[in-house]
Amino acid sequence: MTDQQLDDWVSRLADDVIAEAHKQGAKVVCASGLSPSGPIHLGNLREVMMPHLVADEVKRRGVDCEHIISWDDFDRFRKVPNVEGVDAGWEQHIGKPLTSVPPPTGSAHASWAAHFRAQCEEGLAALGIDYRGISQTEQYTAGAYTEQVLFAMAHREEIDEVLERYRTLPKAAGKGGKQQKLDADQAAAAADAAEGSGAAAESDGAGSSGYYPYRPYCSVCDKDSTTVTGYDDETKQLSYMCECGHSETVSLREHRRGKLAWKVDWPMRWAYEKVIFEPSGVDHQSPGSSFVVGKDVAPIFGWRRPIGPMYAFVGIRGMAKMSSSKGGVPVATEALRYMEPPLLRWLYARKKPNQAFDIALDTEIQRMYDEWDSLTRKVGSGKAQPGDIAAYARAVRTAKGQLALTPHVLPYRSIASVVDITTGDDAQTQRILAALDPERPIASLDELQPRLGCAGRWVAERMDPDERTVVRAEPDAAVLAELSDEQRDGLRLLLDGRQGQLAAIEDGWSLEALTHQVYGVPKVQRGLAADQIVKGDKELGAAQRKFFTLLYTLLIGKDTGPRLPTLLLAVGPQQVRALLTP
RNA sequence: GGGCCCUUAGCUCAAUUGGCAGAGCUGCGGACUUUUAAUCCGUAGGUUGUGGGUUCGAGUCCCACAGGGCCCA
Repeated sequence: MTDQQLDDWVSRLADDVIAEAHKQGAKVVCASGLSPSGPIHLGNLREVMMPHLVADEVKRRGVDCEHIISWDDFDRFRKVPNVEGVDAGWEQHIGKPLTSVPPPTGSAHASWAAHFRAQCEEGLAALGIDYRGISQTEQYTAGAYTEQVLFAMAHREEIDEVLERYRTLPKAAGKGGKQQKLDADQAAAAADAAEGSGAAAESDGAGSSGYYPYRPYCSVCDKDSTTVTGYDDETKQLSYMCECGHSETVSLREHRRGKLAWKVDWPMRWAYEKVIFEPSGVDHQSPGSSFVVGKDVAPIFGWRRPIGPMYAFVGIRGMAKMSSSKGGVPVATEALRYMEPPLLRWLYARKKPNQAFDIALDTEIQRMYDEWDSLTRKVGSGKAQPGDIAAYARAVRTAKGQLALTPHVLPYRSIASVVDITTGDDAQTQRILAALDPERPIASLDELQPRLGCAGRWVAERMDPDERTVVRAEPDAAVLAELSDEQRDGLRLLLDGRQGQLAAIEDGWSLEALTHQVYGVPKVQRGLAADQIVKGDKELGAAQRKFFTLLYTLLIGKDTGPRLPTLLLAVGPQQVRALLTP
């Protein structure tokens, strides 16, 4: 397949990005910034997917391009999130850099940041995302930004003036410019924001003893509860005191454990990495936020604020019971338990950035898979719309190559239903699934991977328990005792057949034969031949429905369920006899 | 109090620079020996949140309002 020009939002952004890079005489650099302060969930994944998709499009066009991911692991540990293996004991680490906080109990990683970064990177690898990761801890502690830090300190008044403009903006814009008293809601929101995650809420470095854009981590307690008390522009000596009682004077030229305030740090890195494209969440787009302020801070560092479209949040469907106890939104690797990587890529590629969307992990996942299969067919037959073609192409391959797809496509819905009844028994599953597509029967379950595994895990972990099929272990004696003569006769017919009319059920133990058997019973009971073709007979239809309901009740204790031939096949002849013998 | 985004069929969403409002799912009808939680075909479904304005022409642009989401010292 030759590379055709794809036509979608990614392509249009790529146009802009390439033009901007050309104007600046620079290579295309697309950036993501992630703070490993906890699980990096599917909402945060948009921060990676957007630059990835744009960078990938740029590369497809043969233009030199790099996608970098800044791991903001030198940020302070703000809040103990509700995740497994973590308790209130972690509160003692609040204020330390994320790389100095111990990982959750049981983790194989060296630090909090390393743990969540690794978890995220596993997902990124599966999704085929090609990037260069940059640890801010490594950068700062290696002195990579020393010149920039000294520069920021030298220009602190200029920076402060810029920040001050935005600090006062809300007041100036308000009617009459009067300062409003915070009402209860706002106070609560403000307190939340101060505690909450997200760099958007971080302080900009303003303090009572003058403005300093640099904040050291204390060399004794390793926390950022420090206040800069003085700075000598000549000697670059910086003095600070910490709430823990420690105070000292250090040479900023050599000092490594400290970082620029977020609203200065971000623009500094745009300049340092020559970033052309970096999107951000809606929280960064409000007045006075880092992205807005960055427009005027970046030029101080000799760079322009990158093209940075805002993206809306990603929600999750089907989060009701399971995860509220576990706490939090799923991460990519969790979603990838139930859907193949191209599917997840597709969800992000097909939505324009400003559209919020939900990722379905409940029953809706089946519909999503149906849509995907139908898209695949449409693209294959050349009948797809440009937007569909583009989203599909971005989902299944990157500039580096094709992603793995399930070789033999059977509907996810069907696979899930079959796995549900066979409870994962491979031999049964294969037998039924082979019968499902008689034109091209599967030779082995491997042909259905990885989709089969996804559907299996979905049934086991996510399927609504009410919809699950549980075959009765014991016959329903109460129902069997109350059978009418007609029902009793129907069950005998089904199991043993009748001379010259129906065979015994074991005689044809296949989907086809069982279909014949279950539909044949009501016909024989009404004096028709089992193989007689009957059309539009309402009475017969009603009788069939009633008979089926009886079978469902006796087999699985519900009045409806998976198609009977499939169900019978999975239940097996002995158990069928045990449950249905009147 | 302020900022940004959103509102199109029952549901989820499309609609290139303003040019006859379309899909999928659901529903309904039909086919496959089949009124089942697997397949296919057909079909219905709308005052594009409300009210104004610009225009030959508005889902699309402008203003106001209502409702929803995110955010702000």
